[in-house]
Amino acid sequence: MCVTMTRVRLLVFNVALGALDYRVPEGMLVQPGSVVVAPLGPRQILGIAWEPARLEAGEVPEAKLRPIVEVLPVPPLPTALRRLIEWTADYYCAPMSAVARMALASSAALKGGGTVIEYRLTGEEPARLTPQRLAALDALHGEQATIRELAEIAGVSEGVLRGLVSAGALEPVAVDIDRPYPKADPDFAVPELSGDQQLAADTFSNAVRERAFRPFLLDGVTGSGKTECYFEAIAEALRLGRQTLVLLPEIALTQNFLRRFEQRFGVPPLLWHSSVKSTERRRAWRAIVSGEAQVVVGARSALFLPYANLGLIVIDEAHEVSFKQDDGVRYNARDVAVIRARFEQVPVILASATPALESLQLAENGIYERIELPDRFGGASLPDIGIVDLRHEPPERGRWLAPRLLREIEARLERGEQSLLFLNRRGYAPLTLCRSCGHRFACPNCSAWLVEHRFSRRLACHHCGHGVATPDACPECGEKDCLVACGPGVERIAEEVRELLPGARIAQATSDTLNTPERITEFVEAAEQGAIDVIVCTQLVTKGYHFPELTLVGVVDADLGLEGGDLRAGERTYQQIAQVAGRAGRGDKPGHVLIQTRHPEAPVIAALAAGDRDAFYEAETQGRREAGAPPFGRWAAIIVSSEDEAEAREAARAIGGSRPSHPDIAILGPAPAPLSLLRGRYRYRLLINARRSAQLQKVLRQWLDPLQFPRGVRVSIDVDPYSFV
DNA sequence: ATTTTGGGCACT
DNA sequence: GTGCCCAAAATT
Repeated sequence: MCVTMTRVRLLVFNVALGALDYRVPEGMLVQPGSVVVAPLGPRQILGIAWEPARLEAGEVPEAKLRPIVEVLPVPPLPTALRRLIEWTADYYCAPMSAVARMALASSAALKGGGTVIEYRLTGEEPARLTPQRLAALDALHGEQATIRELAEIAGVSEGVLRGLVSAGALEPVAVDIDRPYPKADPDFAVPELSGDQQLAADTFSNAVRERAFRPFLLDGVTGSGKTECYFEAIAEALRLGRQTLVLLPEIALTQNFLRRFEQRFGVPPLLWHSSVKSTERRRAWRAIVSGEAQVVVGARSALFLPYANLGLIVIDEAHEVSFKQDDGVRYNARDVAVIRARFEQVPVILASATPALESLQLAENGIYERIELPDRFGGASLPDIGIVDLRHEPPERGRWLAPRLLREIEARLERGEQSLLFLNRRGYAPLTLCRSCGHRFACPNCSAWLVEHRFSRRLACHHCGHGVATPDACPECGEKDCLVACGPGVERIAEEVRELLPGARIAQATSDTLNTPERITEFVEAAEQGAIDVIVCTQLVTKGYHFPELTLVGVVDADLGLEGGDLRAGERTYQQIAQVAGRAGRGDKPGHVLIQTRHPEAPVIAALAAGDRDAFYEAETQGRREAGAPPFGRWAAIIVSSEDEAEAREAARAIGGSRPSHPDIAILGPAPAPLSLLRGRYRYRLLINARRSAQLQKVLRQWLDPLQFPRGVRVSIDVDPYSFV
């Protein structure tokens, strides 16, 4: 498409401005989607050419237009992506520029090819060895990155590293940012598939060849081999020279995924997530835009990248709540991925063993094609599930594991098999108080208790990152050795196992202990080789792993997730426990699951115990229907926050005071949010419940757009909220 | 968001 | 008149 434009409407960046018109200078080629630099006041800003503009009544007159400065040397953003950005901004009531920003990712990548200078250790010792230099030399072993990134890794200032460069301990390396990636081979190692798997794989491959929008729900029990099925679809896309995007919910899963991918295709895929270093990010972005990147595996932020030739989208663990972004643009990558597939006219596969109710409903209604894998691969059986009623079989005083669960772990120890204990709570104890005066340790920035981390001897807030060293004495009354830990976290469960079953080799698997790819790999290898007897973990390790000797899963507190009245609490609990239960008995030995609970009669727990997934979904469907909750009705939240409590309250009241009246929409609040203080900001919240037929976004915009607030007040809209704090 | 402008006010 | 602070307006 070659449009000669003299006047162009730009989506401008880093501003809360909408679209601005500019003049295209003679001889400059600007196409829809071109990334350009334009003047704004005294500065130059980045913009995306959105559409040709015409001089119409009420528009800015021609004479006032300023000329575009330059067109950046990157291909224009494709039409499908521009439509996606518009759709996302509209649906989630977010500014277009904030959505578009996610497509560009790094401004450095826009400046064209070239080289960057990275540094690595030479192995030479500098003449003077200061403590900082020593720390840097220690931390940077095997690393190669820019000075900035190395400083981050080593925890020293950039100055220290520049010193090391002069001293000859660090050497510069020029790296070509556009150097090619090795090519994946679709036929590198074609696996043996079961009948069901082959059927699914063929359906997907056909859809890839058709190149039409077809959404699939790949619904298979844990261990049924969903990944192998969609790998065949990726292979087909590779053969056709088209790109695939695979979305994963957590970085912790990628190590395992990368390994399996490399085994299948001979090379690793491109990685995209927030901790990919800037150089690598830039290289990946340019490969994605040019079409050279074949398969991109990433977190939700990979969704808005400008793929040149997309042929397939896969969303693995599609039920995961972490696909919902809860800061900045509050979008759900699962839902937007389906919309992107529609705009791009490509198939999209949502894979899960425990699909979200919304996805199941779409499958029931025939909008998604449902592909089922009802059996575990290789004839392994699903674990049997038992209940420990804590009211009848309580743990000893000050303990958290019931005698029966302990005996089962002991039996596994004797047989040389593995056990896994699941508790979705990091740290040692969620609350610490003073025995003498009753003082409770709370976060100064959030309405939350500080969580004790005994291993690092700190009290930390899990919301804002505030932390203090655990004191010896109570800061309130000055009494010594009077602090009591209340409630269990994974550290405390690990301690209990250590004390009651001495000799057991215990590994804690949480984001605190497995915080680098190396540590994850190390843990997984140890677990696979049977060098660990008991794994104590949070949700970090509940999916994607295959430990053949793991035959017992203990759920320490099944009721934990049900507290708090969250709309999706039941579903989330079901998914979490079903996922972690799925770790048991994946080899040739059968698996056993014990769920500790005080509410065995709760529908979620009863359905898990009976192994009756359909019963759970039916009950949940009924409950949602009656509550007007998704997928039968829709929710939105308006969150008002300010560092000033009164200012936030006043703004929330002003919003509440101008509420529209609409037969299809109910508005609750304003009320203080459950987390009424978060990162130093006081928060008020309104909840909007709408019928599906209501034009929710339109109503929200007409309601909020005319309102004005003081400087310190932030008003954010959360459409389809997942977090109700 | 950032920068410019302009009014009000105290001070010289 | 000048300098300073703050709010409002403009940015194409």
